[in-house]
Amino acid sequence: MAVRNGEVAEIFNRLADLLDIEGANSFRVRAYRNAATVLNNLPRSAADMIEHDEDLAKLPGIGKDLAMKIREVVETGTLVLLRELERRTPSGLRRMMHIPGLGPKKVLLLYECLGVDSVEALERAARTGRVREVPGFGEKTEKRILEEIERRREEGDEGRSGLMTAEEIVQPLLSYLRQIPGVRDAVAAGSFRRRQETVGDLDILVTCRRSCEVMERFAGYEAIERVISRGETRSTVVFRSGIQVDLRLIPATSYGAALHYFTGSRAHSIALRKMAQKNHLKINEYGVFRKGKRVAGRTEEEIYAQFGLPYIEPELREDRGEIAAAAEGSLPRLVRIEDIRGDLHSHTRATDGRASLQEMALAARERGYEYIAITDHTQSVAIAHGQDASRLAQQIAEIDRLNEKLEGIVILKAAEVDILEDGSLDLPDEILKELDLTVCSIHSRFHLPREKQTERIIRAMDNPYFNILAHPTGRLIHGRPPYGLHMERLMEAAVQRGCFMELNAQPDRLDLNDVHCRMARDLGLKIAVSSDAHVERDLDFMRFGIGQARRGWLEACDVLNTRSWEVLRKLLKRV
DNA sequence: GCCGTTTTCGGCCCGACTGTTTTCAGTCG
Repeated sequence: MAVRNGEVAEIFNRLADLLDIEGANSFRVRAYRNAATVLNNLPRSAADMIEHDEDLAKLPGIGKDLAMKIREVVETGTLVLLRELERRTPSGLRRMMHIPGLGPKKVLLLYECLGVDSVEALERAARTGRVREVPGFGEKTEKRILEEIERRREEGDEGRSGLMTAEEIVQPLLSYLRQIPGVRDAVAAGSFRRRQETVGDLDILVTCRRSCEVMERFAGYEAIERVISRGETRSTVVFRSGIQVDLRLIPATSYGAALHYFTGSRAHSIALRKMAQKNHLKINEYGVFRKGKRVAGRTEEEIYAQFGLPYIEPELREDRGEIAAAAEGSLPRLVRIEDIRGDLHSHTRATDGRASLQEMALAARERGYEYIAITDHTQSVAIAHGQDASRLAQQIAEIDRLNEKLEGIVILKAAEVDILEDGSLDLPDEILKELDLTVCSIHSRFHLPREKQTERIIRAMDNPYFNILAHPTGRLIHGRPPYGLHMERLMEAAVQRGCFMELNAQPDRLDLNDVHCRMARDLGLKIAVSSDAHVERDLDFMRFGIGQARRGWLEACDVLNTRSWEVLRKLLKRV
């Protein structure tokens, strides 16, 4: 069974944590963490690369040693070094380190002084007042530790919020901040601005015209549960929803520099900072400096210009080659929501949706779309009241009637056709051929071996009425891991057959992920960004999908539904 | 542990804030 990149990355992260606790050279620790990130961002499977005799040491941040360690994990599933470290250092210390405020030094101190080797033991020690006795600790730290343990228990250890949850917090907060007298700008930076699929905490930047009371007023915002820290220029609070929010007050002259710095990603910032060093520049959240003199800072464009680079969109700032692409003028012109001309995946009351055909069509028209595909489930998905051939035929007739009547929107006759275990489609070709398109997907037998699952889908693609593979990995962001698939092989098969894949824009799916989108682009596979709407307002999920598509470097031409129906119709035609 | 238009050795991103400290280490982002 091939080891996934994520598993290797997880092992490296564990190794890094343990080395950190042992007090290993911090740059060595960083090298492992860095390698984990590289692996997570890698569009190809490291196991496959090894199989094809490719040199992993050519990857950035991977040298001879790490290449050998990756090989070891791929071949044995683990690392001798990791097992040695785990023998020396209780693995519970790692979990303790994930409590905010506790780093490697403090965790080790607790272990040495109190013998505390797990979060549970730490909680007992804190409750009995022994933590405060340890040098460097005090009453406040002890209390804080207990609060954090409690909070994590309540949140089920998740810690990261979906983008939609984050949006629901950010929008009202920004409105609140903007109406404070003296406030000029209030914006969200961080992973939220980069449209990462989940957000750990929120970074809000504020600029003021004159001295204003923004820190005081922020601390009094009604949704705040407690204040973690409060300084002149930075405050950290926790909202009742559990999300942490950092507010930073910055001078207008540094707006661009601060926005850049706090948008990150960290990897992107570091890459730029290294570039600065080479050019005898210094970059921080206040600006770009040459010989102590500020040469840029007011806008992000200004910052990049100092490095001879064009503006780089936030979604690209992950140190996945965007700086090199910017330098050589080959940055993608990322797809925008305005480019979208229709939605290719939506449901109605006929199955598990909550609106009628006409309501969905009108809602699509309101959003400026030219077309909307109605893709209700097919018979096997009984839980969603899936349609058999005769119900689908009725729906087709109804769509024909509506299309006669409605102006300014075309309803596409479609279905979300279930892919059965043997790779056949859930409805006979005689009815499928009446449709404008199909989206096909898996709703059962998620746990087939990787090989079989891949074959199952490729077999389904052999059917000439297969158009778009919907939510290709089946993952749910806070609920279900992706099923095992050979994504590269699947994408190649799709290209060969004239099939496409979907980027499902549901905020808890966002399936494909950004790395897979990039892979699709590189393989020349076009992607449908689709809302999978079950009610009118779900059509607006499109914005999450566009964010993800942009993170995957997709341009308008890479996205299927930026095309008119006339053009699209020809692309979909296989027989 | 990685890396090299100053280097195969000696660097490796840096500023704010906290708590427990009498001047700063640790943590975080």
